[in-house]
Amino acid sequence: MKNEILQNPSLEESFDLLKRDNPETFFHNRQRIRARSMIVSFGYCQVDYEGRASSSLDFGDRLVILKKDGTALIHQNEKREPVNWQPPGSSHEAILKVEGEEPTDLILRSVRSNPFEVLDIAFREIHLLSILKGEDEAQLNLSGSEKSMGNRIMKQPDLIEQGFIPIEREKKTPFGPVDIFGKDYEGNIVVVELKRRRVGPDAVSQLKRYINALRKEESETKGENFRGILVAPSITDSAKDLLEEEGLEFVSLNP
Amino acid sequence: MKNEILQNPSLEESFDLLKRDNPETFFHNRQRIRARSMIVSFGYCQVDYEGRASSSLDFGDRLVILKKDGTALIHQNEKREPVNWQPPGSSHEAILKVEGEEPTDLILRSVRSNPFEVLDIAFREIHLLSILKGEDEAQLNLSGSEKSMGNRIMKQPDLIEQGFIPIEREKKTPFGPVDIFGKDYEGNIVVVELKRRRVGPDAVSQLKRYINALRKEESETKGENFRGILVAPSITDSAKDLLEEEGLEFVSLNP
DNA sequence: CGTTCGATATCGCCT
DNA sequence: AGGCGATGTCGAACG
Repeated sequence: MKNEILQNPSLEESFDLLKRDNPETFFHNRQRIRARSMIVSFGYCQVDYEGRASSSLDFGDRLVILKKDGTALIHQNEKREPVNWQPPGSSHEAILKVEGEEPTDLILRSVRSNPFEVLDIAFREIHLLSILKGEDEAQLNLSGSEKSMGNRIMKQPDLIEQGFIPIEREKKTPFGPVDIFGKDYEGNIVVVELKRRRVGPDAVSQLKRYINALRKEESETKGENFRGILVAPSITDSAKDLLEEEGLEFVSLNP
Repeated sequence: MKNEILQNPSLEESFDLLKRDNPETFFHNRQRIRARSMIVSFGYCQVDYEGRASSSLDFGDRLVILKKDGTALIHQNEKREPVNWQPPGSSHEAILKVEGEEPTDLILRSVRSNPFEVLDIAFREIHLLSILKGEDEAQLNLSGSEKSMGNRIMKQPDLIEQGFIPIEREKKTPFGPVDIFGKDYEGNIVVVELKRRRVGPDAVSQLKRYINALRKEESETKGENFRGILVAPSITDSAKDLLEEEGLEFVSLNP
């Protein structure tokens, strides 16, 4: 249960550490990797991905992370997103390429089975290799999402308008659940779509789809009137135009 | 230009390393951080985020990455996504909290100015602290995206249908650019929307919005006929229903 | 499994 | 800076 940290190890030393940390060896130069917690490496490498799309990344120094759930991440020194990755459930192995007597590359290979995709990270030099074995049972506690907007409206329906009566949360339609389904003070059916941030035309289309689906479902029995209300902090101009064209309404509400 | 790597440093040693690596000190116990390439740390910490939403994460061992562009990432031992983060452009500092004589916490604070959001990472123990200074000029070369589908169709228009004539790529509408705008063998106007993966109802709505916008723009001058074609590897059932209702068409094409 | 949609989405392009 | 759409989007909830 001790972390292993190597500074500027040779490719062979790196391979041996990965080998020592895991009993299942494929061949003398191929080693399955199962991280206990995380394996973190920083080194000079080249990256190739082949799958639904394909990509290549020329040599450079970057950070590679292998997680215990099979996630693989490659981070350059900018941006929030990994330049290449493999999602959870992938399997990892290390391959030591030898030319004559000398190891030339240490390849970390990550394979995803469905869809079949392969990620190859070929190291020429390794500046840092660490096998980290910490404990982490904690789970994130998040508030301020769309769900909490809905909770607030259910508790205080006149945030939408005076006399609004919510009936059903997440009411099912063929195109997905309506956020809040209710009636206004006159008895008209009201479909509410919530967004936690400024909305564009896509949200208007989404609301329209729900209304059309419900209208088709219910209007055959009774001749009800339908209103659609988009609830968000703000709305773009083009979305406002579309909204008015479609006879829908907007209510401003912060998350 | 040498990497600095500490294994199981004290909070004070960690703070001193960060201090040594950067000349601008705010106070004796507050230190601005500007990573040359990346700062990578693994330790026992608690995380709080307050901004558009807010979150808290109880103590556990996790990986923290600070990048030179101001990105901050916190990774647990599962999933592709960071549990907390700050996007590029944020500013980082280290704060050593002292109770009596003893340091109790090393806080890495990341602040984003617009919108104003603060991320606090409070370390109790540090298992690994590394200041990494590699070089990476390489850029990702990706193929197989939506753009390449468009290129293929422009070169070989009958992938859409016999006699299709593309006229304009990315033609502007008030709701965004139409992927391919053209005519069929009868002279009807054709609006093509490309998707590199299986499409749902949102793509149908998107295509319909474009057609409506173009129809409004052009039909006043001439009485043209409009066709909308969704091009993707496949389509979901509900999207197919919606598509037929709207009088639109589907062509299957792999990316 | 597939479908659908939210996200502290991020990112890039264009106006 | 804001609008808009793509992403190898990811992730969760539900059928």
